[in-house]
Amino acid sequence: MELQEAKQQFIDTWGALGSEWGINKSVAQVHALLLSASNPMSTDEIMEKLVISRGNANMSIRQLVDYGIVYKKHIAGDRKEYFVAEKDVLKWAMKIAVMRKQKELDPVMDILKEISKNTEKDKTPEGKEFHKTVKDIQVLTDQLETIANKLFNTSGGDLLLKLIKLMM
Amino acid sequence: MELQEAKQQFIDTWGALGSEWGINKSVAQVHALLLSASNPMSTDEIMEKLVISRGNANMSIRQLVDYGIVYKKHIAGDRKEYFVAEKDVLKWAMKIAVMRKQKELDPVMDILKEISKNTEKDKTPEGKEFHKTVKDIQVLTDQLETIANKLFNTSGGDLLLKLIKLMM
DNA sequence: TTTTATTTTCAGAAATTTTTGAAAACTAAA
DNA sequence: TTTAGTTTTCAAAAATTTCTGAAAATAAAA
Repeated sequence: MELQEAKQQFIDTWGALGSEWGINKSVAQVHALLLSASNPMSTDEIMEKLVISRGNANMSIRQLVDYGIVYKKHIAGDRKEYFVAEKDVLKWAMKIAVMRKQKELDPVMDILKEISKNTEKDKTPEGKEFHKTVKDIQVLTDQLETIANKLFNTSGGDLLLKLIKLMM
Repeated sequence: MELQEAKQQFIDTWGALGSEWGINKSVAQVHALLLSASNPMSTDEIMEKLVISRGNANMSIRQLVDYGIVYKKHIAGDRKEYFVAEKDVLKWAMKIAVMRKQKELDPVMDILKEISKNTEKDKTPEGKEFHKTVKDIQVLTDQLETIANKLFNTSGGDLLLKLIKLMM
């Protein structure tokens, strides 16, 4: 397989996966393109490679920069801005996970907590059953969150490996 | 807060969360409705409560049944089919996770594996760098999968708690 | 069998999301 | 300044996804 062909497949696959998980296809493709690039790329190069409009390219890049998984890179004597992807997989995977948790999961958990509180005093069988359902979701989420925090907030890159051995 | 109001908020919140994560809003709402119901519900009741069409209700229910997180329930002397949600949170959360992994993640990982193999022999700096990027994603994914399998394939419901203590 | 209740299907409509592209807003050099 | 290169914005168009509703299929009762 030709290298360029392999890179293209990586970009396409990544874009499709993003779509299925609620990440814009263009955003995922720009990310994949920068991940597979050896050099910083300008907006024009990204537009050309992915065959997308300037507006789309600009917005997608900005989102990735906001996520903190793509960096701006200044090249001396050039007025254009260039972009580079964070290549440390654990680093960017963590950032995406933390960002989505904060933005999408945390508000939901807050509401569930509120619902749980507001149904706590309901003594009807129906009320008690519903309260338990909501409470159970909360407890499981809290536990998973605790585990995720442990995994992520420890700096060591081989934490996962250690954990796997620990669990054997 | 009125119990019915709390349930409605649960349904709305769950539907919105689903949308953000690539799960159809109606599907997520039907799931939430059944989770919050004390009794089995018929298609007509679901249509009425969520104000959705018969086609939509039917398809959403079927998808949940296919996922294995909603069960059909026969009521003697009644021709209608009724539906109940799996109430054990760990059970349904696991089923959703396993299903999405198989359907959406595994095929992507297979392709990445193939890309990785096909770029292995490329000795150019560009080829080596790209190969490493893909390989790194694979390794991290494999590690996370191993951990998830350990968490999920052990039957004990308090495994998470044990693990949390273990990691302290 | 025929009738009646219920479920499933799916083409088209509606809603939502994504993308475009050109104008406006910047920014740095001349 | 003014000019030229670059980035940002956003209304409208396009693409995609979701939903509807009525007809077809299925299944149980008469």
